[in-house]
Amino acid sequence: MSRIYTLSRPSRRSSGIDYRGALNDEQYEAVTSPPGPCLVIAGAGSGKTRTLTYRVAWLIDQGLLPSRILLLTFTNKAAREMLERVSSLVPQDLTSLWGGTFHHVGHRILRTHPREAGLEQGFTILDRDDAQEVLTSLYSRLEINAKDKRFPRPSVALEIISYSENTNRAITELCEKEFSFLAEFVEPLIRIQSQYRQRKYEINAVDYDDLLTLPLKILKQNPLLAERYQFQFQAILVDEFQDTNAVQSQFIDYLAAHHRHLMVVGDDAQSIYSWRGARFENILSFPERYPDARIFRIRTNYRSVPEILSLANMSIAANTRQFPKELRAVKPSGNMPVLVPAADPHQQANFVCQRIIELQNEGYNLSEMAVLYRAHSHAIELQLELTKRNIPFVITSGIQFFQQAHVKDLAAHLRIAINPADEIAFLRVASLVPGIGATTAQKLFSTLKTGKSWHLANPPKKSATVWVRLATLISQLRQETSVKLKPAPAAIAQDSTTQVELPPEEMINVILETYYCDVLQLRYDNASQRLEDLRQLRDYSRQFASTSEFLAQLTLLTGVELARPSNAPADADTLRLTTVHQAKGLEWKIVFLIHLADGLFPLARSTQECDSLEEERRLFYVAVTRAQDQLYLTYPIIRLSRGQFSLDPIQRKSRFIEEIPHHLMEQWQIEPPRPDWSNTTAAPHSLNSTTSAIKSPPKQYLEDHCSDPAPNYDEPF
DNA sequence: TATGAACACGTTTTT
DNA sequence: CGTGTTCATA
Repeated sequence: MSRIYTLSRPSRRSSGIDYRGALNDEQYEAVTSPPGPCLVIAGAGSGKTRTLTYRVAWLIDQGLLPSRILLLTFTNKAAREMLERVSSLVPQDLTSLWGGTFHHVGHRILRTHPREAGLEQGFTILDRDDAQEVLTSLYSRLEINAKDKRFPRPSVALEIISYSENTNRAITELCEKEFSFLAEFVEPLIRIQSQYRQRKYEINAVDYDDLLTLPLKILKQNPLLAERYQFQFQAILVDEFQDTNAVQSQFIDYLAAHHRHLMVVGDDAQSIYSWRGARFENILSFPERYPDARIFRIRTNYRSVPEILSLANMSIAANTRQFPKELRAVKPSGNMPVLVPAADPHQQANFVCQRIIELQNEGYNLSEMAVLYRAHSHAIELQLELTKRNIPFVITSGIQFFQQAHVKDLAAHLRIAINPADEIAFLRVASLVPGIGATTAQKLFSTLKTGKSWHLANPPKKSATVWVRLATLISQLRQETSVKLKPAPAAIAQDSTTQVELPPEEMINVILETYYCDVLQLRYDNASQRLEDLRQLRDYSRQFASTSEFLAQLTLLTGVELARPSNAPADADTLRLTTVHQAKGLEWKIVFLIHLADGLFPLARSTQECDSLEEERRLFYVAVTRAQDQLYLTYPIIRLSRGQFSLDPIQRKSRFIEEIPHHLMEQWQIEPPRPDWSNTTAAPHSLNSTTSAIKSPPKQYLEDHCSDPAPNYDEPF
């Protein structure tokens, strides 16, 4: 085990990093620890990423080849940032380093050995929508829910199945416990699960979960293959370990089985993904699985002022299921966190905008500020207000670029080209032909499945012309040789499955220019906009060697990352709006946390169970620890009823705020709008009155002292 | 197959 | 109240 450092000499290409000077004692210990299992508990803002990146640099400095390092992260962003930072530290080329999300790494293994997993080359990755479609088609085939309206919808069933896969727990067990409301449907759900599995093989496709479970499975079934990877990865590093689920944890353990050189980094207080199977208990059980593990704790917080940290520490202390630890501040004393009650979401948005402008005048950039919230829907009013005031912002939206119809259409064409079994993609593409609907498309597919040429299938008469165009397009994409050909080299000609594949860029070009642009014109009013999107996508595809790589990237990358080029220029000064989940790992000088009303944050559904309430509290903890200098906590007292008239529109402030001692916050009060500025008829809480508040000058708008008792909105009745 | 009317339902969080 | 889904009909 100790041998790995002697593989090559660190002498010539050493980075010359002064590790002692660049790291504090706690970090230094972890970074320079000898090979072997080790657990790093790193609190928020304690330089977790720094520790990991320096560790990678250290390993490389010790002579480890980048190709023999595996760095697992949860988001693409984290992977990219870490690799960039390592790159800037060491002279070596890092392209051979295996760094990426679990899904990417799983995909890479699967793509290398598809046969072992029962897949064909060119297999499709189903995103959530695709998976749901597969289930829907199963439903109609099984005629399960023809009668019973209460039978879980495909989306719900998918959630259970996914949870079952990720936690390694049987549906039966899940329905007994967490999903007791589904107890009566256990039998059919189990059947659906197995049918779903089988169906995915039939259409040569995998879903997100398979990207983890299948690689693990084929490694376990092929010891020789497993050894290859177990030997290859001389060092494995895992970021955000508290968010790993059962499968991921096994995956890591399995890959690390030979060298046992594994560093996992995490913070149980920041575990916020249990809803998709993450268990922060993985941290707790790590020393049990690796009795010789070294444990490091990094508690010094460089990010936030002590006032913010006190609030964070105090809040998380309310959790019972945790490993207590306090963050130590090193920053000098700064501003107190500010609590701001607002009358309603509009006033709240108003306040945020107003304050942002003031801070800008004080010299802060927009890019140094962020607005965080629990759910995307909480940001609507703010978006309106920001737009109205011309404050540029980027929103890490829940809507994925990939989920837009035209992008999915394009992807579907590509999928058919490389995976003829992809029924989901076929149905989508065929239904774009006028005159062909779900049933006809289904029929067409079953004739094509027998190996028949597209040209010989017989669609309805009125669809014939377009169908011929489509058929021609597909054979062009597949390089079917009927049209034009250079004689293929003998070696290739023998194996009919080995086709010389068109690069993705050319495929897209053909699809767009000869066929799909017409479809766009017919179906969408903003066709040119969408065509422009797709042309950009074509340019983006240039960097991928194969279409399957490109498609995988499209499915595994979040919309945010893909949408960047089409958004405002990257160097523009913009405000960031984001959910707390997506904010994890990021930091800003100034953070606004809005909609802190009980029922919204924590969400009403989470307040029933103790576990989920604690997770909400960890989410709150993550949110407040994003702030470096200033933290604003706001909540609206009434909710603008969007239809839910049965619900009480009056809201309490979040229990997470109640839990925090008063003296840890400063309370600001928004001045009610002056009567002579508002419409005479306007009610106190109406839109009109809040609109008038926009015009109020900043200093009158806000009252900066907490000496005035806040109006007591807590007992409205 | 495509359309409109009736009807239910009410928004987590993401690879 | 607005959106998405289902059902009946041309």
